[in-house]
Amino acid sequence: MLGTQIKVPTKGSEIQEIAGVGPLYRRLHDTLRARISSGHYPVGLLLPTEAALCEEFNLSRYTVREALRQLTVLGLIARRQGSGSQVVSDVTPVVFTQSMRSLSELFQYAFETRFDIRTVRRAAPAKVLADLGGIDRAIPWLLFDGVRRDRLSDRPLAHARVLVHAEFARLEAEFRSTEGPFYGVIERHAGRKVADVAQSITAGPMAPRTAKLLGESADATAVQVLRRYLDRDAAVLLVSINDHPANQFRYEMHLRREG
Amino acid sequence: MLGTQIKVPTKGSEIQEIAGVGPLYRRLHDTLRARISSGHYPVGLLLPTEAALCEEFNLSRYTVREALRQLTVLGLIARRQGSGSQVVSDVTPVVFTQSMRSLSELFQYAFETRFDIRTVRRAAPAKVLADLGGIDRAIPWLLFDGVRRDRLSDRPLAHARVLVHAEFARLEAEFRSTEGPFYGVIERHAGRKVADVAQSITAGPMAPRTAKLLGESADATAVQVLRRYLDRDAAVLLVSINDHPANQFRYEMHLRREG
DNA sequence: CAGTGAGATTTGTCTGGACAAGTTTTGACA
DNA sequence: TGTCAAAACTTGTCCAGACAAATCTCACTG
Repeated sequence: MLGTQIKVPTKGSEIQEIAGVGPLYRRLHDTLRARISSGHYPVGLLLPTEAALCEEFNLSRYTVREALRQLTVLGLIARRQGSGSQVVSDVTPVVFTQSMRSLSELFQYAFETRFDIRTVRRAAPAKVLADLGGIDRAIPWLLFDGVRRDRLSDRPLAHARVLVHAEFARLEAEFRSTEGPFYGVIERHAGRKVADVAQSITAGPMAPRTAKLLGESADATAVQVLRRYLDRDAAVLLVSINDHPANQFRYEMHLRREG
Repeated sequence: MLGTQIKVPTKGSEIQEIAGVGPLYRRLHDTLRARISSGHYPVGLLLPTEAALCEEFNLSRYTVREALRQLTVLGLIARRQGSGSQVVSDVTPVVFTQSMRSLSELFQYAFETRFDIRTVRRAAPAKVLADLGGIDRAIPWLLFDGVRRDRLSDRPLAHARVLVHAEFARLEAEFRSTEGPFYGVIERHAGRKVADVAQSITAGPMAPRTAKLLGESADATAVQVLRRYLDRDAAVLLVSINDHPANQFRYEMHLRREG
């Protein structure tokens, strides 16, 4: 196949327990992902075959395939019929790199950063926002304005604004104190689920106020990541706007063959 | 469920043939996607249930679910256990919006645009490129430099550079004349398959030469989309660099709950 | 009319299986 | 040693089924 390619040895005869809670395929995905990150399955080499994984973890082929599919979507492995599943990347985080592909990654991102809230006020959404749809300008939304910082280093990452729909204004205290994502507050306290996040990335001159907040020069460039959190009726529950300094921002993702 | 929600009526008693070639699930996905685009399944309403689709198209539930999963990944529908599959978007193209999620979408994009090649020469890749990995600077790559234009309006969209690995330099004529993506030339004429595209988006000041090419002012901002096309051994087959005027560029995608 | 619980409905998870398609390995032969 | 075909291996497609979990509907009660 790949010249000197050697298949990573597996303990095929030992049944591995799958730790954690939630669907089996996700837990297997987590296990395999951890093994990739730790170098147990080195980049460039093959994962165990589906059959071997079925045996090792005593799971059906469907479950194994679903776990592998998720690793594929994440860009960690590439699968080839007749060949096997090759590790093409391990999750090596770059400086500040965004690569959101799913809601759960947004969830994780919120925990890795801190929203330093500076002001909270009622505000009508800008017209440009309303034109995106699902946003009623007639009622004032709750606007949180501040700086999103790296949780470890406290370095400013972005000028962050979050507009929360007025029906959740009563949750202001919870928004202020949450360590996780705002949408999590809505889901926990208001019983509204986020079904979809529409994300848009644009670039342009950085606003003077943003430059001042982030310690950037007056002629800096900003990359704006705008996210609308939609519920199942496509109603917008909240909007987040993050302006990042362009010189510290890159957005990466892997494109895959479909399927 | 959704208040006055009405399920779209289906002809459950008529078996529909699935047109096209390729896997059944993809063809069903194409059929359903066309129905969504045409308004047959309006945004906000429900698709037929899995069971109804199985009956209508005489397919297994697995096949139907796979087709629906793909629609979900595309952001066209949202699925809810116990509820059904709701159309949340139809494919309404915005101005110039990039939203590449897979290789096949890159394929389509190449057909919707035209690469106006200005110069072709041998060049060593920039160090910054080589540092991304998989790129051998010791040998000169074939550099195509030009403008990517909208195929219909001929409007300039981006300053485009494509670096092709030296082993494909013999295909220069094919690259010049292809209507499709460069990677398609490699796949057809050199038997090398693209397994992965690593994409990175950054923003910054636009280079003077790019500004001149695109008719932009000297202080314009550029959004750079850099793509490395990797084969299954993670060797870089080609690199494309597109510098877009920031004021005409947005990158959109939908983030989903995993699964 | 509003609230509650049971039953029906719908999607999600997971098992087993079969066959197809693509890749790799092996063995035979020149 | 190189080439080619067959066999073995591995993933892809697709079927059938069962049970769980979430949602919706309907009937009953206060």
